[in-house]
Amino acid sequence: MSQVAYLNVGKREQTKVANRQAILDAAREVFGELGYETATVRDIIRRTGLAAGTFYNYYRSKEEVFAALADDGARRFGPILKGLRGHGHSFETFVELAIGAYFAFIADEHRNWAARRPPGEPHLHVQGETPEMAAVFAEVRDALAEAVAERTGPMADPDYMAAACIAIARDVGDRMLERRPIDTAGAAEFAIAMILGGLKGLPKAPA
Amino acid sequence: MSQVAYLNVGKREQTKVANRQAILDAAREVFGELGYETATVRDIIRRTGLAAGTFYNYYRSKEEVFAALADDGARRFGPILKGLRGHGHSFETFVELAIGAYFAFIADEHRNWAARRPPGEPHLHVQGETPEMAAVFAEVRDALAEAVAERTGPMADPDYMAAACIAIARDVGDRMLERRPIDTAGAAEFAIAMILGGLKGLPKAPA
Amino acid sequence: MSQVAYLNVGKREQTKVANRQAILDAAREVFGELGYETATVRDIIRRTGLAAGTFYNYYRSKEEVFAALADDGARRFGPILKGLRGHGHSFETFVELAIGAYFAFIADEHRNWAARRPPGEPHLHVQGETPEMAAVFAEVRDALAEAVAERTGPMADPDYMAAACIAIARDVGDRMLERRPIDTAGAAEFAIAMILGGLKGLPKAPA
Amino acid sequence: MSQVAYLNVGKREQTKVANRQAILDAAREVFGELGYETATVRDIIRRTGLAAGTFYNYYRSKEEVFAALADDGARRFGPILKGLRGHGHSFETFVELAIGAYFAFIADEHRNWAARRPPGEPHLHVQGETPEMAAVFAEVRDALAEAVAERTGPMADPDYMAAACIAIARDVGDRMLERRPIDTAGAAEFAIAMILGGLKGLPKAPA
DNA sequence: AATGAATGAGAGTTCATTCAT
DNA sequence: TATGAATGAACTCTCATTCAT
Repeated sequence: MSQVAYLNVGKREQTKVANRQAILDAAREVFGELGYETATVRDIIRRTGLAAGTFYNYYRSKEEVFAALADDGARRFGPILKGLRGHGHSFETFVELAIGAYFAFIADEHRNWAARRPPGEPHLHVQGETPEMAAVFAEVRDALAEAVAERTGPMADPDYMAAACIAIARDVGDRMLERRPIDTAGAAEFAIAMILGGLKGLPKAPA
Repeated sequence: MSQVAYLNVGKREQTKVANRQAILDAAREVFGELGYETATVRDIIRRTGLAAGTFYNYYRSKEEVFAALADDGARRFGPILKGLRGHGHSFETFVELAIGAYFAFIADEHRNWAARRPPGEPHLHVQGETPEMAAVFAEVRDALAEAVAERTGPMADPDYMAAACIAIARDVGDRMLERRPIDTAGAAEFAIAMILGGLKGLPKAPA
Repeated sequence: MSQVAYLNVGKREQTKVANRQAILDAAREVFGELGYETATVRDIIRRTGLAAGTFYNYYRSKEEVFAALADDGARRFGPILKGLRGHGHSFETFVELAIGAYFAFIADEHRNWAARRPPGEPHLHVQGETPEMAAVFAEVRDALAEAVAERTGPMADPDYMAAACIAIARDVGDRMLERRPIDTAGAAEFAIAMILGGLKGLPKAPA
Repeated sequence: MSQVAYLNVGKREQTKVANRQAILDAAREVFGELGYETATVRDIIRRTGLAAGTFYNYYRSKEEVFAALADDGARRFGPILKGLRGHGHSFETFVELAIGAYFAFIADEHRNWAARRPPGEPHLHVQGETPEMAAVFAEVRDALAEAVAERTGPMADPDYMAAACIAIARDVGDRMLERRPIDTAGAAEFAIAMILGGLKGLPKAPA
């Protein structure tokens, strides 16, 4: 009908895209606030203003929308990390760039993250439960394993190393996000120093 | 009721203590196996052989029994950590002893931990979900903050430092528990090296 | 506590039995009125006045309560039929007694049957959907197969024969139950004549 | 809209007819495979390739399309039966021809019938659930009632007689369709013998 | 204090039907 | 008229919690 059909995506198409995004956004918020287990599909759709059944026009289950979010996170952070690999960076430089990128990434993501925890829930250090976080783990581990394999880094157990680096980045990142103002540079600097040099590499107390 | 109540703890008392402990033990197992969210009060009481209602004579909710477990963990690990403080240890020695104690502790606790994860659940790095773990975090943080305050340690942000150290210990500990055989000494050695010296403090790749 | 505990089943026990029976009765009515597919667990429990969850204290699913009803029917009609077998009755006598027993049985059961059909549903001849009916089919078939095997009856295909006999008994029984007054003797007489002698065995129209 | 609407049924008309038939065909298949209750409107439209909403341009509900199918069946089988009436056939001949026609009819219809039943469902004798079957019942009953009225048949209750004859034809027909190969002639022969002569009219076991 | 059946809110999910396009 | 996404009531079933015994 329309003479510009090739350009006109149509209102229906627009709402579809918008709804899909609305569900994704709501899911990100809800998972962040409540955690995967506690979050319900109803929590998600309630936040979109859509009807209960509409959720299932887009995602087949709670698990599927979670997976979609993880994909989304991986899609956006993964390339950043991949871009750092194999460019002849020294190991230190690679860690600096990666951590910097990570902290910038989570700061940017932060508006979608958990700030508030529900009152009844015991306060656990259940960090990393956001789907984006889950997705980046594999990337970081791979990058570190590669560095080890290429002998550009230390020769310790790559799985332990990846676990330790990710753990530092994640938990320091979490603390960073809880503070006001959010000091990305300071947190990244600390995390880099800690990852590369440990406690002994941190600035000493003056004699 | 009892005519010798003034001396006799009585069968009732014994039962009360035994039941309370039975619930606590069952809860530890169940939280370890299923995680806090997935675990149900029914799972816990089923394992005790007690009746459903009896649970509520001892704990008002799932949350409360979780808190009780956390207290229990703190009660047992806390003194170990406290025993290390203020004994004139150098900062390095303190970290070594604390990490060693921690890895021994979790290895000992391990039989109560998660081996199996529910099948449908996305595999996340939801470390530290056992209540004992939750409890030791505060202790570790306090010890580190104290070391900073006493100027025996580095002068960085104590909250970040505690977060980083705990994160390393926890995540490396998790990996350790997933391996067979469980190599407490090796994992502790890695964690200590990483905490104190970072990646650069780890053994280098041979030239 | 009670001095007559050996006699006293206790109020709890009474309500349990009463509730189980209430659910069974409600299920019989609901299956009769709506059919197995249309009937919902909610329809059943709504009729008992119990809470939704209570149903699941007694039966694990709609299917299980259906099976329990079928067992109930089989338990009551099965012995009647079995009592007729192997007693040296002639084949005719066996059929007469069996059909007589069947019509008496369904007339007795009738107060639990469908009288009303929901308005929206297309009126189909979906007879035999009550669980008791489902249960007796197997019995009747076995009895007929046995008669064939023992050469006391005709030598046609036993499965077809059973199907035909059951079909007649069931459908004529259904019509009988729809009439007022319910004429068990007349219907049984017709069914017996039809089963044994077919249309040609029925009373002829006077010349 | 069309300038030649006065002569041309038009694409729209053709589409309308074709769609209506497509829905009818799909519904026949689906009802046959799943049964009336289990079948959903979505099952039907999915099979047509049409959009969900289009269904409601042709039929107001699942019930209505079912009724339309019944009409369709009656429209095709009814004339066959009517053609047999009032042609001076003897009663036996009439039964033979009618049953023969019926068995040929259902064998022909068979590709649209139930072969598969959903797994969880209790196995019931829910014969006659196809709409065509529902429709022919009335015809058969009328034919038999007429035979009685004309005194060409037995003088028993016509409603009971019709019920019995239909029941035999239907259930034996169902069994026939479950066997491989489908033996229309054998089943029809059995049904005719059973309807006319009952069990005693069937071939005797050899002495 | 122990029991365990009853409760009912709420979980995920389905589906007949509506209605803007 | 065809479309197909949106709707929301209703479904089966779970489970923390209560309370009569």
